[in-house]
Amino acid sequence: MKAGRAFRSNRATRPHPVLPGSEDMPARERAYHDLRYRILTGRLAPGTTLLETELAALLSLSRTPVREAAIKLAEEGLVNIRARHGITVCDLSLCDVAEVLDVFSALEIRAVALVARRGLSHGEHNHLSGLLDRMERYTANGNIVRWSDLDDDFHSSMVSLCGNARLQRTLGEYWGQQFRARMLILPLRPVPHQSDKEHREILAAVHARDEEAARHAHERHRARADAQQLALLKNHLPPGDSTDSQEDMR
Amino acid sequence: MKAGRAFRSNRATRPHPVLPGSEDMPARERAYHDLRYRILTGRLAPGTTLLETELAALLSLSRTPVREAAIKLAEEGLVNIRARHGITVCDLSLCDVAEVLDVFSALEIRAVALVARRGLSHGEHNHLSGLLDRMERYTANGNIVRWSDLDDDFHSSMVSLCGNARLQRTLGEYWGQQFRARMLILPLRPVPHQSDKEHREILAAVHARDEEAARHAHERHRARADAQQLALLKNHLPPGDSTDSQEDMR
DNA sequence: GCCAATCCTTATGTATACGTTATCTGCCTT
DNA sequence: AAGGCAGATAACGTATACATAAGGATTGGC
Repeated sequence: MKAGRAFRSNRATRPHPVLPGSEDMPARERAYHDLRYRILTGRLAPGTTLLETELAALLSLSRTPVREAAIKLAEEGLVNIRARHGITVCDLSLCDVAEVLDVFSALEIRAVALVARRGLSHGEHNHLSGLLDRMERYTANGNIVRWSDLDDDFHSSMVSLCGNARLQRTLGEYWGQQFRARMLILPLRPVPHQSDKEHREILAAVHARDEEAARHAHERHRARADAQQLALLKNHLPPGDSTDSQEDMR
Repeated sequence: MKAGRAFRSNRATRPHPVLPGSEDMPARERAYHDLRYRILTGRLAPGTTLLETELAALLSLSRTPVREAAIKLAEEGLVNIRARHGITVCDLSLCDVAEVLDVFSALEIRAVALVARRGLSHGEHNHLSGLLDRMERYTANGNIVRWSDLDDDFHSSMVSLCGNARLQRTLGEYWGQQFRARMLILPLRPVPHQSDKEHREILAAVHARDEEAARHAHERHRARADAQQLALLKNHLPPGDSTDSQEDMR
């Protein structure tokens, strides 16, 4: 069924932490990926405001594809479009991150439950288990940056096996916002012994096809990890009463 | 069809089962709402294919706003855009509905848990309780159509109290697809005594601010109701291996 | 008679032009 | 001096024009 390709299709949930190389895609997608990349890597800092015309000039395109890209980024919560005031890169408030994590975790928990229901092939289990091996080595070395990369890979790989394309797609839409928050606290993160332990529990439950156990394991993992992340952010972010999300407000 | 305007911001989760009256909104939004309305009410039947130009003519607009509306509808899973082949109204396969319900219920369960955490004001509880009263009367009368309207109202009203704007927004994006499935099985639906009972349990748990109980009550409700819905649809829909969703496939 | 290649048609993607409206500024009035 | 109104500027929303490429059809060759 799903043997070979299986993972790797993290693209669905993990759309471009790096820019693949400005391939030959339609201009609208180039604009979208380019801007997204610049925002996620901080090269377009939160608060930066640009007009459609300026963005178009920046990307050497006309307003039409840039506009469509901006709309998509706004729907993902990365920028805020205010008519006649330009397109502003959202700065994440604590409140925003809490909202994002709430949605993200609810969906991810469901995804893990689905994977448990469907079961893992031998290769899939090996891949995930291998990721955890490497993460544990990084934990031992105290290399949080590399660990974090693999953590994301583990979560994304798991989700990519859930078999629900819509679920993957929506998780992908939230991935960017979650990624930004994750990057912010990266240097503050304690050594993730507890996460390593929880990941093993999750994988074991999924491998055993115990849907209930998998759901609970992942639920606990996300609840704890999200709470920790919010606690770390609390000292480094404005509380923000749902900052410049996108809707109304004026 | 839709009775008494509900009360307030159901708009977030319940975007336009009826057309508000072609208000003076930007053309792009008019196009979006108009097309969405036509699809949800079946006036644009599944399988219908129109070119951008034809849609533009249909709505007396130029291609630009129609195109943006079509993209948004495609992201919601209501139409499928195939370059040079036109914009096709998706027909829901059983597989699609299963995916939608999976995402929808995961999010709704989380929303109900949030409402339980935050608690209900006196007025809010009264409103929800009043809805259940009226639903139970319709159940007694066997008026499934009216009951279904209020059921939607109950779920949407509950969600609108969760306090997480992103959660509401994403639920709203899935609402259309879920609505179409709901309409399909409306005439097949048995008298919903069980749902009425479960709704009372959910409201009681939320009112008692018992987050765990609320989550479990809603989880059971959705699991049972979704399974029933899928069972009813099974005889009336093609199984469909993820029909014309939108990605790849050419 | 069937298959393939080329040409034509046309839908889309992108660029640009145009009109409307909002914001900002400056001046006038109170 | 302060506030309001009016006018100008320009950004956005929409319309349209243009170029590219894909699909289909027709014709010719095997």
